[in-house]
Amino acid sequence: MKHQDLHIYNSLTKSKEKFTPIHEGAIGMYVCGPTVYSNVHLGNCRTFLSFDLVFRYLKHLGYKVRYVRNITDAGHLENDGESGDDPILKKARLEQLEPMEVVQKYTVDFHTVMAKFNALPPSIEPTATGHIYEQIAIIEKIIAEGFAYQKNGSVYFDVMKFNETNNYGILSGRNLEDMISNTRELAAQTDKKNPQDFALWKKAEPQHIMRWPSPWSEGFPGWHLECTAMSTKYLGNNFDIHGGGMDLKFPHHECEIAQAEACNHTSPVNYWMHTNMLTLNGKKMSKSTGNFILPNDMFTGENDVLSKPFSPTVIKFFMYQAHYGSILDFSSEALEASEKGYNRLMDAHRVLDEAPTSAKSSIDIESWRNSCYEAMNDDFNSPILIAHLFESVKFVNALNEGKETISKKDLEIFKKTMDDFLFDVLGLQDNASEGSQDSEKLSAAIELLIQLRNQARADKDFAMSDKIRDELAAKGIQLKDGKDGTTFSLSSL
RNA sequence: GGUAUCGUGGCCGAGUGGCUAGGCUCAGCUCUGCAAAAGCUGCUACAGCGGUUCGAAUCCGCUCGAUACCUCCA
Repeated sequence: MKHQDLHIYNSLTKSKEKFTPIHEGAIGMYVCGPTVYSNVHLGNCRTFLSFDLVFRYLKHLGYKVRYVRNITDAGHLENDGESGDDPILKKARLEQLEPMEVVQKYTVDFHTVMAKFNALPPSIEPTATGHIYEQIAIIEKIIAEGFAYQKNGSVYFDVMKFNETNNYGILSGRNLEDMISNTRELAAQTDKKNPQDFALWKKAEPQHIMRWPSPWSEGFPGWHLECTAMSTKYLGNNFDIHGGGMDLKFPHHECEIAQAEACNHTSPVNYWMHTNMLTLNGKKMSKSTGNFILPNDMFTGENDVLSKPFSPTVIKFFMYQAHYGSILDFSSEALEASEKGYNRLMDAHRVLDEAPTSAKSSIDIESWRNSCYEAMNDDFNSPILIAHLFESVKFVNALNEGKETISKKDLEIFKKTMDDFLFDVLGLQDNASEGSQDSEKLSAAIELLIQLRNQARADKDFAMSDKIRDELAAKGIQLKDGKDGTTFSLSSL
């Protein structure tokens, strides 16, 4: 399944470009992972689910993909009680936790949540604290290249110097002169030559818990350095795709480019991809403002925002109905609409197996299939893909009503394409078809009630038949009278 | 203030010069003991103003509005 006409919107050039990997058939992709000092919220998840789609589709096309996504587990914790803004930090202090206990707790939470969303784990998931040595080596190289200076045990990147020979701001469309003239309040960062300079190494204050020895001081690495260290270590000095949330574009990714160019004299990344924000009430979901919702609270329904619980796969389907590059606003109404559409799609997929075949096809399955690929090849346009998948619902119904015909061979292609896109590429799950022993017993019991009700209907004992139907409905079991008999579905109420 | 993105029908959300996006809602119909479910059909919008063009939601300009970044956040 090698399709060569994939196009990706490159944030660096602000245009859609034909994707050509550095090494034919193999792709290196780096995505900035979470800072594990609190639970991942749904906005964080959107980014990782967007890149899960990218990862899955690239693999589906037959590429060998090395997907590296880091865990940021260093440098943020302080023990001084001055900042007081981070409730997790407060909690860690309150419960006398080691910083690494906090890290462990939220790393586990992150993995658990992503597994519920059926996201594939990355190929490599390196941690910042596991790569202190590599980070120090990069700082030494940047100093040797003349793009960094040390002051009082800390090391800073010299943005002005870098800008003389390179272009600082190339990614985010900023230019240094403007930034300097628009500098805000002069903070008490007296160690820096310029406010635009950023720390590569920071000397630890006495109260700072996480600290490592270095040639300059006992301290900790700068915020932006870990990604440069780990991406180049596992993917090389120049690799294919670097992704992350839009909010990391500046300064984080800008600084990554500067560090890598200062160090390796080459642009580190060919295609920059930025996913847009998930908003709640029109505002970005954000840990610091408290405007967010936690995935688990959505699954259970225990929240003030939504009318009912939603399954992880429905939430994912909802997200994929918008393009990753667009802001997506989150609401109960929009989710309910997606859930209904999702159920209709899955219902159609389930009856696809029983579709009657004919000698000839009246529908053009091949061109439908191609349009699915065209959608994904156009910058991973999942909303268009899903629109095409909904066409399959009409196909299936028309086949079952005898209005259209399909050959055995085409039906196989049809089924394969649906399975490929629904489950391999989108990574959805069919909630209803997860049969356990309990649900089989439940089915048997309900089948019996259906028989009793149909007998009552045949006897025109509608009081009895309606009682069975209504009382089951009250328990969240809905009976559906179709042409070929009665089926049922479980709703979450 | 600077940088960037965006403003699409009742709602969500694609589309970047001419061709019905799609989903949900709603209405009508089919089916049904009734209802639900399911299916079919229908509902033609692009913030405002000007410009370019045979033709603009789509390109250009201006106005208004929204969001993000410029400080840790996906």
